[in-house]
Formats: sequence, C-alpha cells, structure tokens
Amino acid sequence: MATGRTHRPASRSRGIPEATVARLPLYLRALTGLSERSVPTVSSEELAAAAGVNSAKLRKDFSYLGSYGTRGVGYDVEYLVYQISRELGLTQDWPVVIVGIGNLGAALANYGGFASRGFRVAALIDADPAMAGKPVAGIPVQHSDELEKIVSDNGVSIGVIATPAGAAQPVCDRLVAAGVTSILNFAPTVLTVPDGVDVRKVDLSIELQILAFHEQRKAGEEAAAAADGAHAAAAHRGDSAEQGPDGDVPAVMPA
Amino acid sequence: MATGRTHRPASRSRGIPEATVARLPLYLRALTGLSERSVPTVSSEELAAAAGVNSAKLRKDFSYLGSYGTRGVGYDVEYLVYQISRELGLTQDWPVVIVGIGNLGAALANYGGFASRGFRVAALIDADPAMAGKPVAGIPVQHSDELEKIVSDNGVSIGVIATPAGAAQPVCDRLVAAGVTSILNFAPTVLTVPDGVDVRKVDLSIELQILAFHEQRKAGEEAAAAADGAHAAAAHRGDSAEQGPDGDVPAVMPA
DNA sequence: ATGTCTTTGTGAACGCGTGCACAAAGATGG
DNA sequence: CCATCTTTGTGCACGCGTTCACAAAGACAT
Repeated sequence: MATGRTHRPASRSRGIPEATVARLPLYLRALTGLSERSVPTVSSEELAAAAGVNSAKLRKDFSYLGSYGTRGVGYDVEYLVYQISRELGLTQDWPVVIVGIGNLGAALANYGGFASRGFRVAALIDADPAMAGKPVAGIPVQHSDELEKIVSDNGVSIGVIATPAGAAQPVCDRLVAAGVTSILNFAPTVLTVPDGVDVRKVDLSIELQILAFHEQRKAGEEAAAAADGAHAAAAHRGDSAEQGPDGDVPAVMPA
Repeated sequence: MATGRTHRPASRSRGIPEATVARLPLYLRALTGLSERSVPTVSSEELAAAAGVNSAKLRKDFSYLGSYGTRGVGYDVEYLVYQISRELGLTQDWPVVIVGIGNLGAALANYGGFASRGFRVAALIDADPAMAGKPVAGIPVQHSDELEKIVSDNGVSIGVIATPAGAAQPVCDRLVAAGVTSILNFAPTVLTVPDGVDVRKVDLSIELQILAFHEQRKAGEEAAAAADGAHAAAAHRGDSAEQGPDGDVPAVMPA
C-alpha cells in the first residue's frame, strides 16, 4: 500500500509501461555517447547493442513515445536525445538534497552523473554538528535543523537518503512533510510514505546476496558431476520427499 | 543438452523464480530484526508488513522454498532465518574484491552490510599507485597489477566494480579472466561478459531519472487538475510547452 | 474427541512484459 | 516511375509474476 510504491495503478497518464521508463535512461546514455561522437543516425539494432537490450524491445519501447524513426534509415540521434530527455523530464533542472553525508553521501555528492543529467545538488544535509560548514564536493554541509527551510526555499521535490538505517524513516518523514515527493533511499530499511510519494530503493547488500544465490547455484551445478559429502544440517521436515532440500542434494534423503 | 547455458531460464536449478530470489534478502532482513528482538514466531501478514510486500506474495515465495510454516501459528523466526540464509548461500563466507577505491569504493568498503551477511572484503584494488598501501576501512589498498593474483589466491568469485566508466570493461575482463563469475557493477556502462558470468548493475543516475519521470508526471497531473478544462499549459518551467497528457508531439522534425 | 478459530499453502485467473515475425514505409538505384 | 532493399512499427502468442480466494492443516478450548 503505502510502502515503497513503485508502480502506478492508474497509469493512464500516457500508458508508458514502467519497464520502458526504466530503460529510457539506458537508451539516453547510449545516445549521448553517439551524439558526442557526432553520429547522425542509428538503427535500432545498433542502439540496442549499445544499450545492452534486445532490438525488438527497443523498438517497442520507442513506439510508446511516438514514431520517431525513419524506416530504412533509423533514428536521428539528436532528435531522439531530445525526445527522451523531455519524456524523462530532464529538460528541466531538478534540485535534489542529499541527507546523510557519510562515505556514501559524499560519494553521491561527488558523483558526476547527477549534474550532467538535469540534476543539481541543492544542498547536503547531515545531523552531525561537526560536519556543518565543512565543504563536500564544493558544497558546504548544512545541519539537519535547516532541512525544512532548505527544501521549501529551493523547491526541492527529490530527496536522497544516505543515512544509517535508524535515521532513515524520521528523515523521510521530515522530507515528505517539507514537500518532497520523490525519494531515493540507500538506507537498508523499508520506508513508509503517504500516497503520492514515490520511493526507489538501492540496496547494496541485497544485490550482493542475489549474486551469492546465483554463485551458489553455479557451484552446485558444477558439483553435480563430483561426489558430494553428507551435509550436517538436520532438517526436520514434516513430509513429502519431492523437492530436494537444497541445491546439492539428490531427491533421496539418506537415512 | 548439459551445456546449453544461454540466458537465464533459471528454471532448472530449483524453479525458484528470479523475482522471489530478489525478495529473499528483504525477508531475511526483516526476520533478522525480529530475531534480535527475540520474537519467536511471525505470521505471513506481520512479516509481509515488515518487509513491505503483499502477504500472499510472501507465502507464495516461501512455498517455493518448502513448507516451513505452521498453520494457525505462523513461521518460526530462527528456523526461517536459517533456511533463507542457506538458500541464498549466506551460510558460507564469500570473499569479494572491490575495484576502484574512489568515493564510492571507499563507501562500499566501509559499508557494514557486507560483513554482517556472509561477505568478506578480501581486498581493495585501485589503479592509482598513490593509493597503494593506504588503508581504507582498515584494509590496505593494493595496486591493479596484483588483481589476478589476489583473485586466484583468495578464491574470489564475486567482484565489485566502482571504477570510472572507462575503466569498467577492462577491469571486468581481467576479473573474469582471473576467475570471477559474479560482478556487481556501479560504473555507468554496459558490461560485456562471457556466458556463465552474472552481472548486476546499480546505477545511481538511472534511479534518479526514473524518479524525475514520475515527478514530472505528478506535476503534469496537478497542472491538469488545476486547469481542468483546457489542456495544461505547462507553466513557466523552462521547457518547451508541450507535454500534455495526450502524447502528441510538436511537428518540428529536424532533418 | 470434537468443534472452532487462525493461518498457511496453492490452484486459478489475470495482467504485464518479452520476443517473434511480418507487413508497411520510406530510401535508393536503375 | 518502378523495383528492390533496408529498417521501423506492431499484432500476436507466450511465459512470468501477482493477486485472489479458499480448502486443508494445525492449534486451542471445551
């Protein structure tokens, strides 16, 4: 319900699928590269390869935006850059605040990808009084007390939370109360926000855990050829024998 | 047939859907919190709320792992923590290397979420000779020349790339050649890897761009609601005044 | 034991995203 | 102007993921 809502139920806004929106930045980056190399036009096949997706998918994605290609030729790079930028809302300047200037917050403040794409770091905010005034990435850190004033004075609608987990929800609440309606959360916590506020989560350890799963599976497949010893964990499972308990064990449970 | 390893059908391993795997870390985190508070059992409804998902989805996810719940009671927290950890492969210790010790790399090295979840930072690697030997998060940075030796000596199978975009692909190639089979990529580039290597991408600016899209859409809806009858004249927002909800585009087509 | 109550586990329906395959559209050359 | 060639745009089918709704399973009280 109110937690981490990422999808749009009443998405009749323009009918652009969420999956497509998530790929638009990918296309935009590839197109920017082509633009810098002064490539005039690009085919769906070439652009798809540069963006790392399927060409049919790319064409379908673009079809949601309109017919911006020329059959037999391809897409005009500059025109497409403009169209996607406009669609993503990057033709305007979005002021963002970063809350929590630890290692990660500092990394974000220094990250060049923001400024170059329509985002402007309006302020850095930290709860530690010792940080106040200290410049990070050329921007002086301000104390949390100023949060509400900063948000409203700068018309900030996008906030980035890079605080420890415990501080995330209170910071989130204050941001929302001050007028922020989109939040990028790096803290390992589930944020609860009112309706109408978008939250996206980036969780470093979750990504690693997903990799570990696949890694384990790969190791298990390899071990399929080799003999495996008995494992210790005594799983007391009620019934059935169908699915093997884990990836490296045959369906038959040795007694 | 045994070597047919194309994309990620993921079906044959155990039939755990990819979407479910991606949520397991979420459940695990919620369960860990309950465990620390000595909560013995939890219902699907409670756990789902803590993890920020639908309870039906959670039950279905768990059903892929087996029948670990007790009807009328719920799930045993400790038991479930163990089962999910084992499923994700977190009962073993995964050595990881972080390549590119800039702001982001340092943040990752300091991130506590790694060590606490079965991951161990085996080494920090950077191409800058001036960084060599300098300790970050208590670990001395080593020079890129040592990459292959570090990976093979430590049996590293998971690598984290936090380099600038230009260096990402070469670093990736070297990691893979040295034996790494899972890569977490923070550089804004599409990595090309051979079959059998998993890549997950975390892209900060893409997340922001997706937020900007929704933010723009929200602003457009508000404007449409305010100026009800007429098709919204996008206020003085700097961009060209044509992003009405209907989706028609200016006829100006640069050739 | 029996009945009631709670909560799981899952069959089934539905919607979304993906990829195929091809017709339409336009460029290009004769 | 016509034929051919290239590339887009999309109808369609399929599979995955989500959600509903409910029967089965067990706890608990009487």
